[in-house]
Amino acid sequence: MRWSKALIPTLKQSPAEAEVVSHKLMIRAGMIRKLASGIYSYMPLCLRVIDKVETIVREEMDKAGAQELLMPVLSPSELWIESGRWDVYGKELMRLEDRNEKHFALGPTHEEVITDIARRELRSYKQLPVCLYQIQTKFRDEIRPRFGVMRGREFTMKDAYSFHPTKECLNKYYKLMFEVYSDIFKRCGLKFRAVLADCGAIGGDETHEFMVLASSGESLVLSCPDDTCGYAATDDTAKSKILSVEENLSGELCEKDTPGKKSVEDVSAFLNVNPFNLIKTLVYKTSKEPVVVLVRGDREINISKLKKVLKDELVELADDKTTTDISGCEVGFAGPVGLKQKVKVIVDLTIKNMGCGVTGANKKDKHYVNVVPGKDFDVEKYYDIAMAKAGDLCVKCSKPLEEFRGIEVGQIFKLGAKYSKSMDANYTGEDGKAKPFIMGCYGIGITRTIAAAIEQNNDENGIIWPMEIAPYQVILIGVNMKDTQTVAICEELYKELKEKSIEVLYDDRDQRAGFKFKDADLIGVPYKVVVSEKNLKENKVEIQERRSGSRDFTPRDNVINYIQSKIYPLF
RNA sequence: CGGGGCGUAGCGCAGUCUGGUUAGCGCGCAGCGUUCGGGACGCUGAGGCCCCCGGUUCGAAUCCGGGCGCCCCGACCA
Repeated sequence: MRWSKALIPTLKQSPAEAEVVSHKLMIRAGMIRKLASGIYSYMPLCLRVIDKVETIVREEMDKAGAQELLMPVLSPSELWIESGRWDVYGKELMRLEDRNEKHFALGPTHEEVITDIARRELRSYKQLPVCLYQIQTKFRDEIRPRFGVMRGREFTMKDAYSFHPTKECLNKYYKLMFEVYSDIFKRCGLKFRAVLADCGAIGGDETHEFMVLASSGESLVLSCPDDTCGYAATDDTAKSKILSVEENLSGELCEKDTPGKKSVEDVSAFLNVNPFNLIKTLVYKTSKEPVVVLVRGDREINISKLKKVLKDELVELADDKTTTDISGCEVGFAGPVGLKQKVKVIVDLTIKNMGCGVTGANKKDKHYVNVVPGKDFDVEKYYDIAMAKAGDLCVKCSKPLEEFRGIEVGQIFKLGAKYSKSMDANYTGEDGKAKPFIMGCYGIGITRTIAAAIEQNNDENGIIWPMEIAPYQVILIGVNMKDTQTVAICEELYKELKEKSIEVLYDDRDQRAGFKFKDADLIGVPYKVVVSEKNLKENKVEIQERRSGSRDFTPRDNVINYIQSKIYPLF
């Protein structure tokens, strides 16, 4: 491609809206342009990178015996109602109506559609296992789109679904997909880590997220520092041994005035006790009646764990009215002793060894001191519903956990029979009986992977593409396009590079050299081939490496060899 | 959905508080000339529904009301 004919609208300044480096660079490099919040056009340069990543994904998926298909973006509400997710998925599901007022969803993921295909087309255990995948535009009405294509409302995703006769078969395939994913992200040049994660609205048993390590990442991961232990999990999944505290309170239960003191910080400061001596009382709404949840004052509730304990997906913090109805007083003074309404109380493990603690008294401006769990209020069972933190001890090996930030670029799930059961998708087994499919599903955010690659590969001058996903492998720059010899040699090299199937962007614009170098750095092409009058006098051409900035000079006739040795170092 | 901010040329912004020349600046764009190895310079020029609708006023980018869009923080999220 000749740059003079290419639409690569680079920018010196990045628009004010861009926060993270990948977003800024994707705009500045002319890769993306915003159409609406969280919705972007992929410009030609970006599309080349998307094609590269998709190719890697296809090659590796096909290696694992998966087959590509393409399902509709639009799916009827019936399917979602059948699986139960029409309600569970919530506002994130983009919904629309046709002219007959029939409801549809724009697919955020395709378990329902693929399960429908499976129940129609897969009949016998002899056809299993089978894995089907697609690369397609997905829609999620994100609560807050941000960071460019990192969290968009419309994005490209590879989603794969496998069908098995048994759990063992699924487990085997899950392991295979784990390897496939590792290979894919390695080929994309990413530093990543696979971590245990929460199943969320998709459901299922075991699941791993593939995290690209980046300080700008939206996900927080807790991991064991010991590589041989290897425990790592997202913050909403992580289990940990939370240290019990030494400094317990003791004494008789009594009521204290705490005027206007509602938060843990305020109450602990006012009563001159530690936050970990408080018992925090929160009210949550569920799909049925509200529940009260207790956790130690220095800890946060992990809503994912709470959902599992309650076996309910529709759990959220209650509004003020619900809270006051239950406690009988204004928000901030609720406690487990003397609640106005009798409701289920879920108590976190951190409360177990507390001795006594400070709780709200269910009266305005009052707290109880020296409340004893199990004595002053009933505890039927202790649950692990607290958020793990760095410093907590690893559940496997008891070393203190560390935390890091990551960008979730892929996730693999063991769905089990969740969808096949709810949607009545069965095959006939060897014994002639109908059995539900055991399913797995496997996603990769294609466009998010690209943003993650930029987060990990950039410097002050711009993007530094890993070779396998670079939009072009080399950029050919003529230093002075008014020099006829420079232009002649450039034209020759351009032709030769193309003949050797090397992906070359020829910057034939009549611009000053510095201008072209800056643009080349910005769009991140791994190698520059620089043709100048000066070097041509010695019959030499300069080759620069983007990542290291190193410069090398090679005879004009050796340029192709040189570049090939860099692009295909193994040969 | 709650809190905060913004909307003026393709991009980045000033002007708005305190209404009043022809609405400005930098970058970019077009033409001419000089320059030519790390985002050059000079001259000339094009480009505006000042987010939209309504109101106040002799007069509104500016004040008032309503709406829309975008960004940030929070709750939330394969």
